[in-house]
Amino acid sequence: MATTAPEAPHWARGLNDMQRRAVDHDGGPLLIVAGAGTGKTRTLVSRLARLLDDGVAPERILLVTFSRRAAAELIRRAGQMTDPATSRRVEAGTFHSVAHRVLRRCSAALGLAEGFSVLDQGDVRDLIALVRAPIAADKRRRFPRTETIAAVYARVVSGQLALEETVTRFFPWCADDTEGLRAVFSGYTERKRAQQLLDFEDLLLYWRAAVVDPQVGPVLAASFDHILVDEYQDTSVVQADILRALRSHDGRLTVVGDDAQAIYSFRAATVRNILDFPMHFPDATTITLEQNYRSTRPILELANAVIGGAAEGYGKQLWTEESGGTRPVLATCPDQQCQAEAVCQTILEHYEAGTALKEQAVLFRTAHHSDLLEVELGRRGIPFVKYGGLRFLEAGHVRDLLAALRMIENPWDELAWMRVLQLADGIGPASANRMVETLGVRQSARDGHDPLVAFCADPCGAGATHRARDDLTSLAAALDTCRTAALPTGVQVELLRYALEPMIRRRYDRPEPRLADLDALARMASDYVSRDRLVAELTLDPPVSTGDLAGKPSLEDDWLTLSTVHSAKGGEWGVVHVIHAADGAFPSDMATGNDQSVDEERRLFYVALTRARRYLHIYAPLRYHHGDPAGWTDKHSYAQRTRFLPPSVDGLLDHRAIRSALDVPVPTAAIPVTGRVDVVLRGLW
DNA sequence: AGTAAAAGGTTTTTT
DNA sequence: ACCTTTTACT
Repeated sequence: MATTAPEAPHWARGLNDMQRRAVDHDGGPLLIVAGAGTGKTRTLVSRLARLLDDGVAPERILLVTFSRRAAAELIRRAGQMTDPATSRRVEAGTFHSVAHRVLRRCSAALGLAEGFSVLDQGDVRDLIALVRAPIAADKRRRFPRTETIAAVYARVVSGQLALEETVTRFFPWCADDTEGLRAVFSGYTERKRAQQLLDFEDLLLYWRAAVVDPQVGPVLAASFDHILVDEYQDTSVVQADILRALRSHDGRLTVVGDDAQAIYSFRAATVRNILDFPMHFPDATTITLEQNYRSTRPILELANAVIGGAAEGYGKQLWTEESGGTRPVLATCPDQQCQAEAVCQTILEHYEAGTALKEQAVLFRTAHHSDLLEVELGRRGIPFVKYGGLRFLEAGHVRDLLAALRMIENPWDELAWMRVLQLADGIGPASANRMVETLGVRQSARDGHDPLVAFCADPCGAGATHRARDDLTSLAAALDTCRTAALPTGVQVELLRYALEPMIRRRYDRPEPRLADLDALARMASDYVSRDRLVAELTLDPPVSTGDLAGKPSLEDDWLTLSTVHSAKGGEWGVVHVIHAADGAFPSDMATGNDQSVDEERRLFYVALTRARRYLHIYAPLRYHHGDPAGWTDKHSYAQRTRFLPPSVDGLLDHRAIRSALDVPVPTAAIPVTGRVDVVLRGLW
C-alpha cells in the first residue's frame, strides 16, 4: 500500500524552534517565559494538545488559568487541534474553581461540612460589616471602611504576612487601627467557621492544607499526571505552595508567564514565584520566547523602551521579523472632554478605513476613566461593551434579590435573612436579628425545623413591628410560591422582583435603573436550569462585561471594547486606544508611594501597549476638572504626561495636539463689537 | 430603643 | 455614586 508522508499533527504546525521545544519538552518542570504576543497561548494550547495526543488521560491533566473565560478558550482551541470531546474532559479552571471542586470531593476527609458554602465578595462585605459595626462604634475616630478591611484581610491571608507588617507596608493609613482590625478579623473568622462558610482565601488555604497533608496529599497528587499553569507571574505564595506540594515528586509541571506583565500584587500575587521558579524546582528547564507575532515594530520599540525602566526581570527584548507599521500616536488633549471626542473621532476614522469596531479597544487604568467616553459614544451611537469595574453582583439591589433566592435555597443562610428582612419598612438590624433568632435560622436543620416554612406560615409572627406587615406579607407570599411551585428560574426571579419592588423604591434613590437591573437578572436567570445552579454559578463565575448582562445577541454584530487594563490581560486588537496617560491617572496617584508599586503601574502600562497589533493611540489630557467632569465649574488641576513616556521616548512617538472646539484661533486685532451689543441690550428695556 | 432621613467622607485594579 | 456617621423622629 502506498504510504503518504504523515501530515504533521495540527498542534505542531507553524511553531518556531523555541515554541516547539516547549511543546515537546518531557521530564522535569518547565518554565516558559513568554513575552507579550510571543505565542504564549498558542504554545500552551499546543502542549496540551500534544499531551492528549500522546494518550495522557484528559481528566488527569490539570489546567489552571487566571479566569474561567481563559480556561474555556484554551480548552476550545486544544479541541480544535485534537478532539473537542477529549479536551473538554481536561480538569480546567482557576485556582479557586479547582479548589472548590477538590474540596467538595473530599470535604469529609478535611473535616469540612459537606454543605459548606462559598462567600462571594459581597457576602464577605456583609459579614465584615456586621462584625465591624460594634467595634467601630467603640472608637472615637472613623474606623476603616468595610471594603478596606476586606482588602487588608485578603492581603494578610493570601500573602501569608503578619497583620502589622501588611498594614504598615500596604495600608499605612490604617496603622492606628491595627488592634481594631485584629478584633474584626477574629470575629469574622469565628462567624465564618460557625456557619461553615468559606471565602475565596479559604478555598486556597484548605486546598493547600489538603495537599500537604500526609494522608490526603499523596492521593491528590497522584490524581494528576500533568499540571499546566497559565499567567504564573500572577500567582500567590499559597498558590505556589499548592503546586509544589502537588508536583515536586515528579516535576510534571509546566508554568507559563511573563514577569514583565505581573499586575496583581494588590491581590498578593508575587512575581517572585516566576523569578524563583528555577530555585523552587532545581531541575527546571527555562525556555524564553521573545519573537513577537502580534505587534508592528514601532509599537514594540515603544513597549521595550517603557519596560526598560523597570528594575528586575528576565530581561527580554521583544523583536519581530516584520518591518513597517506606523509609529504610536501621542495625542495631547486640553481636557477629558476633548479626549473623549478625539477618541471617538479616531475610532471612526479607523472604522471608515476598514477596521471594524470589534478590532478596536479603549483601555484605561480604572473603571471610571471611561465615564465621559461612554457618554460620548452613546451620543454618537457607537455600540460598545465594557469589561472590568462592573460590580453587578455587588450592587445592593441585586444582592437583595439574590439573598431572597438564597433563603429559598438554604433557609439557614443567616446573611441572606438579615439582608432581606431589613428591606421591610420599619425593620432595622435589631428587629431583623430578633426575627432570625425567633425563626430559628441559627438552629441546624436536623430537627426538621425549617425557618422559611415558619416565616411563610406567619410572616409577622416572629417579632416583626406592625409597620412591616404589608412588606413581610408580600415577601412571604413570593418566597412561598418559589419554594413550593416548580417554576422556571426566570419566573421565580421575576416574582421576587415584583415583591421587592416597593421596598427597593423606598430604599434607593433613582430606583428605575435598579429595577431594570433586576429585569436583566430575570432574563439571565432564564438561561439556568435550576435555582441552585444560578446561585452557585453566579458566585464563582459572575458576569464580567456589560454584554453579559444585556445579552450579546441584542447588540449589533459589531461593537467596540472598553476595558480596564487588568481585564484586558490576554487580549489583542488591531487598534488600541490608551486613555488617561497622565500622571495621577496612569500611574494611579494611589500607587506612586514607593518604587515597587510604580513599577507595577509601569508593567500595567506595558500590558496596555502590547495589546495593539497595528495601531496604537495614546491620549493625555492636560487638565482635569474636579467635581463635575463636564467642566461647568472651573475647578481643575493640571496633569503631567505619564512618567512612563519620558522625553527620551519622544522619538518613538508621533505627536498630535488636540484642540478644544472652543479654542479656535482668534484674530489678534480687536473687533469693536461692544457698542453693537450695548445697542441690542438697550433695546430690551 | 430602634429606624429613617440627612449630612459627611471617599485610596485602584479582581479570582 | 456609594458607604458611614450623625441627627431627628417614632
